[in-house]
Amino acid sequence: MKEIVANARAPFGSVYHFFPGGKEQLGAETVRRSGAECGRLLPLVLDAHPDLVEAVRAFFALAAQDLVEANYEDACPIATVALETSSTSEILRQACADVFEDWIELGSERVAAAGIPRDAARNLTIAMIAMLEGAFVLCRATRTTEALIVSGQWCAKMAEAAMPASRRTGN
Amino acid sequence: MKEIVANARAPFGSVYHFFPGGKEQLGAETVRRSGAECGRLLPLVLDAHPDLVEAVRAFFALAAQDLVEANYEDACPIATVALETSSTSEILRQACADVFEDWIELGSERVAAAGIPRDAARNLTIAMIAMLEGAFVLCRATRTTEALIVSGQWCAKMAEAAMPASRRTGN
DNA sequence: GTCTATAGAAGGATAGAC
DNA sequence: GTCTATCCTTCTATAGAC
Repeated sequence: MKEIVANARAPFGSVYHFFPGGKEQLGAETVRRSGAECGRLLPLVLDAHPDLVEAVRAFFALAAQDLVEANYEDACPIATVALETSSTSEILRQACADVFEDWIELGSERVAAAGIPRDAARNLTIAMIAMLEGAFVLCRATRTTEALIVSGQWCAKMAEAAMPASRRTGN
Repeated sequence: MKEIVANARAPFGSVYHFFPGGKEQLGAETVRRSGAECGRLLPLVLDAHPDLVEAVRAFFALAAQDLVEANYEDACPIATVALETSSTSEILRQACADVFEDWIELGSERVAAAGIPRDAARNLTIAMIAMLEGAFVLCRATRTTEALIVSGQWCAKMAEAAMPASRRTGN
């Protein structure tokens, strides 16, 4: 907390003026805010690639590139908090859960727009988010991008398989 | 540390007698030990199901069941440590990396035994571990098993797709 | 070689001056 | 309503008695 306040060049007491709930409230709001920020990345990448399979490939490639550029220090800002706090703080757990549900909803919409039925779209999106999050864990631990590369390839295949035959481009 | 020592009914100083490296060393050895323990679960489940696709299904179903029984409090003992410490402790990061590499190697052997070429076996195993780890993150945050269920279905499909046509059982 | 008692730092939170 | 100074707790680690 002291580090955060110093970094913000604010007096220490201000934290408790603006965040009466203290550390937990500040954490929860940070999760929601950075979660929404990450969520905005999704349409950004997807809209640049009209083909869903290409978009998935691009997304994982970008994730791998960002991870290396961040020296393997920053990946998903939510996952760490989710694992650390889900059993000890209902407020923080709920914030993480809401962010994940938003991402699933956001992704599902785009996936469905590619011609995949609503339920299948949700399932595909959940699987891709799970694979992305898990790959981040493996990559940060090993300091390699192998898991992200491999995961991207599989997710592209999954997207391909979920597409209705009529809309496949053969990527 | 105090909690651990108290739980072990040991005097506090003993920690630093047996683990001169303090918290970091104790953590690293815990990661390696519980990682190996989890690793032993893999052959246990896989050997009970001679068909790889069935084994994958069983593994995810078991993971979901265990998670619910643990009230969503315990999932993977390595992932949390990996995310929390990879940027701040080289010793702990390396311990997590070694565990993950062991799991990949262990899994690859079994997958390869189902008739999948060595490289494809490694890629499939990495993808499945990533999806499992990511699903744990989502499930613990949402306190639902949806992500694990969905991930299990996709991993079964992935295993199916990776099998040589001659060995497919049509599961 | 085992353990107790405590050091020394960092943690989060608050009281009360302005 | 803003901020400073400080409180109390908790943390990891160690010194030194036995």
